[in-house]
Amino acid sequence: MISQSKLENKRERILLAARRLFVNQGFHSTPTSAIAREASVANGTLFHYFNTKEELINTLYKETKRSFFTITTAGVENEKNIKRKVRLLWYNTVKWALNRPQDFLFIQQYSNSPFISQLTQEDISEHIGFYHDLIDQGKEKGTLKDIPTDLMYQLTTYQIYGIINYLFQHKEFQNNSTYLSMAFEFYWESIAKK
Amino acid sequence: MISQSKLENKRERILLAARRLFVNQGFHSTPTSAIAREASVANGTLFHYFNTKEELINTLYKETKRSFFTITTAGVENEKNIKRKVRLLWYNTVKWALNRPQDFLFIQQYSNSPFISQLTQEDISEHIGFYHDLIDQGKEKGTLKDIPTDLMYQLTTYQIYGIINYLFQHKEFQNNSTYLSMAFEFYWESIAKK
DNA sequence: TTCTTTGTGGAGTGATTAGTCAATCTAAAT
DNA sequence: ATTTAGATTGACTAATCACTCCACAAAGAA
Repeated sequence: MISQSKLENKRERILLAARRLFVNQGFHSTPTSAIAREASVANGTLFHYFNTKEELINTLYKETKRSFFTITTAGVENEKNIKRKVRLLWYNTVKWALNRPQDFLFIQQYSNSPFISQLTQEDISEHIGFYHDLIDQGKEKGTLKDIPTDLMYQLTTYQIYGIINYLFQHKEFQNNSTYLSMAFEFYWESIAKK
Repeated sequence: MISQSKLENKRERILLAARRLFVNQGFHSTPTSAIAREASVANGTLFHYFNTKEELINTLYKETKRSFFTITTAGVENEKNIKRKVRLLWYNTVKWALNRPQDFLFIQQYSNSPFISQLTQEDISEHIGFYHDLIDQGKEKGTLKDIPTDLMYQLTTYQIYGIINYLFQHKEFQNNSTYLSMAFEFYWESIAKK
């Protein structure tokens, strides 16, 4: 029991340390030795938990992505109409990124790196259905614009990335509800049928 | 004369080879030796033109960015009204990315890497004024929505990234003018005042 | 206790890398 | 023809890295 928790503790510490360093320096210029040092763990211990550096990176990505999905979709199903669903999803996503900037930056960095393995592609398509279903619902009800589902998905995803990156640069607006509300309305108007 | 062009030729070949490899493998897993080989040039020659690998990367970024700016803003000033200006800018940008996917991917990869130096930040702000001015004009005339200029800039930039990535994945639409037109109208509606 | 499994450490290794350097080549200028 | 300056080469080096290996510790099972 105790050893079990200590164990998890080290594994967790390695993952946290890795993310911290990856975000600041990138994958390839972060040596495994630095990760071990940052996690206060011996070099060999790192390779006890992860067979290769790549496995460490992929694990980190998968766990981060799963956590993202769980947090941002929480409660969305319970909302009454499409706009409320979309709003909650939007706010959840923005808040998630603001609360865990390291996670957001890591995912963004990872998805834009040529590093991505097949594993990742599968992983992405695992969650994507949720968004597609939501968009399809909105189109059926005539609430959302009638453009191809996957195009709308892509455009809205990037638009949220845009607002998040903006808020990273303008910390003064991060807790400004008027501002966030304006940003959401801009978002909503761009996808809602007039 | 001849030697001059041969000279430029090698420098150019190194840059092209570097971009090709960077896009496929990333900066750090592309050794300078591989770049030299790909460019059919000796290892030492690479370091004759670029003092360090980092200098090579930054040069590549700056030249790509400059070319991007020149091409995409061509003719925009001559258009009569805001919508026409925005439309030309939008089409120029999309076409630029479709014609030179390597350039687009390289820029995207570079801007999302933690690699970015101060140099880059300066470089970005060099061109950014153009877009801000255009947005400000649009807001003054009441054509564009009245949201903060830099927010609108950020959101629209990301939205264009979104459509470009979409077109990369759906090659069948790349030359479909109806489709492109629809995508632009979606874009325009999201920023135009109703 | 004794055995077995699992965790932990850190020195060590072979491979790889960015960058150097001295020698040679090219071509234009005097 | 001679000189000069830059271009080009590729072998070389010092450093760094991912990963291995083996000794030892911890703790539960027998």
